[in-house]
Amino acid sequence: MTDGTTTRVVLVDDEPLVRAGLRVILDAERDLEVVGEAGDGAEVPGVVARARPDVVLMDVRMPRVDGIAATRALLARADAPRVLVLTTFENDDHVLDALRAGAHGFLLKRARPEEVAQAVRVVARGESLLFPDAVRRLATARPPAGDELRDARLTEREGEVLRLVAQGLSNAEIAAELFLGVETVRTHVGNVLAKLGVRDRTQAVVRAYESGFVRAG
Amino acid sequence: MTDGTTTRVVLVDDEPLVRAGLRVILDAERDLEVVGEAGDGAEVPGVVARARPDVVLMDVRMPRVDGIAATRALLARADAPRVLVLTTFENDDHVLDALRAGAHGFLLKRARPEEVAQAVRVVARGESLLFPDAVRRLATARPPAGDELRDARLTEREGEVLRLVAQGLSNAEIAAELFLGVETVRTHVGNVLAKLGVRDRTQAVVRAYESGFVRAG
DNA sequence: GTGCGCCTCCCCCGGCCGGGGGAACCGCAC
DNA sequence: GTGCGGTTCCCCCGGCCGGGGGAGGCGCAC
Repeated sequence: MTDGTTTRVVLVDDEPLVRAGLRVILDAERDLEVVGEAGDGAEVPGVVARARPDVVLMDVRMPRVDGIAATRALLARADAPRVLVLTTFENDDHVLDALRAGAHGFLLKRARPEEVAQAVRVVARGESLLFPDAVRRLATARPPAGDELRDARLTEREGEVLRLVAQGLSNAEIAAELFLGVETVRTHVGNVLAKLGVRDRTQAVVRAYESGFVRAG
Repeated sequence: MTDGTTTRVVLVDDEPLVRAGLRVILDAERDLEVVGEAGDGAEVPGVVARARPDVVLMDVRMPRVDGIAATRALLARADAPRVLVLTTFENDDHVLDALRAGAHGFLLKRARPEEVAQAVRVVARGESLLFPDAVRRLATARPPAGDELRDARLTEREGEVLRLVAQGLSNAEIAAELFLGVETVRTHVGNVLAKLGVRDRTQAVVRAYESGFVRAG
């Protein structure tokens, strides 16, 4: 990505098995390349300095220095890579902390291989991969520390489409509703799924409700 | 259905076009037969007396005598048919009124042909086709008038499955979670969709949230 | 004992969905 | 002007899903 063709990735996780799995997944992609690993937040600065990754896949819970602290340290520097945080639960309190620390995205550990690769690409593109609720809480709770606005999130059209998806409409119905081609709706839905880090429209609906993007009642 | 092979249906709607559409849809099914029509709630008793249907498909908004009143009158008799109410909006206040009047099920007017036929079958089987929220409100608000309990709704297993569907799990994942075969999950999901009167799992999730069956946060 | 409801699993099939590409247009910013 | 993000539409494809059947087991109620 730095050179326009390959996205360089560094893996940070205290479990060697997890790192190995991620490596297999990512190296299988033509456009992705794992250029380094760290098993601890404390090792991160050194590894990143040597490997110069575009994206750091960062676990949260780690011995010694956790992912939050490591993220904060990493992003303090000028040419910092983008940080994609690995979490087990999306409602994890750490998510908010990680956001404040400047993380650019979140990925659930139960994500499927394609989702992992996709998430890395999204983040590498400079977009954020966020759960709307995290963003909203951040915005309403207290203005973000000092880092640049990670606006990203959903475009107007994408939000519109998500809203209809969250009403149970099919792509064809959404297309009719918005006077669009089904292919266009398909594209938007695909982007929404990618940005939300979910697999299918069903999960998108779940997230839409859980995030307050749409409200029950 | 009365004779074990064919379900006799009477259509009640003030719009001839709607009746015609429903007739085409239902008559296309081997096991369903439209045996009468009424364009007004006032005509219902006579038509039903002559046609002796198993199921009455009843519109709510009609001139003179509306669907609610017609339903109430119909169910006062001993050998009353089962009543499937047609509504435009699921949150319609009429839904609750119709429930109190003794309606056995609800069908959205935007339902697809297969859904219509399926809903008729469900109701004809003696099951209820309800939105969980309607049932709950009824239960919490004030005990149903005096008609027999239309318990129906979801079985324990079905509720369990719906809960997992509403977490964004695929059938395969649900199967793994519950130690079941994918086919079994498929069956349960199918039953849930039918009972909820929805088309797909996405809509089931929407209803699960809207009904409070699952709660956001 | 005979049902009936529920749960379980099976087969076939058509359709929608999601992922991989790509391409074109537009407006805005640099 | 060049670039880029957003929007729109296109093709191909594999997979999950939902609908149509059916069947067997099990427990409970009549």
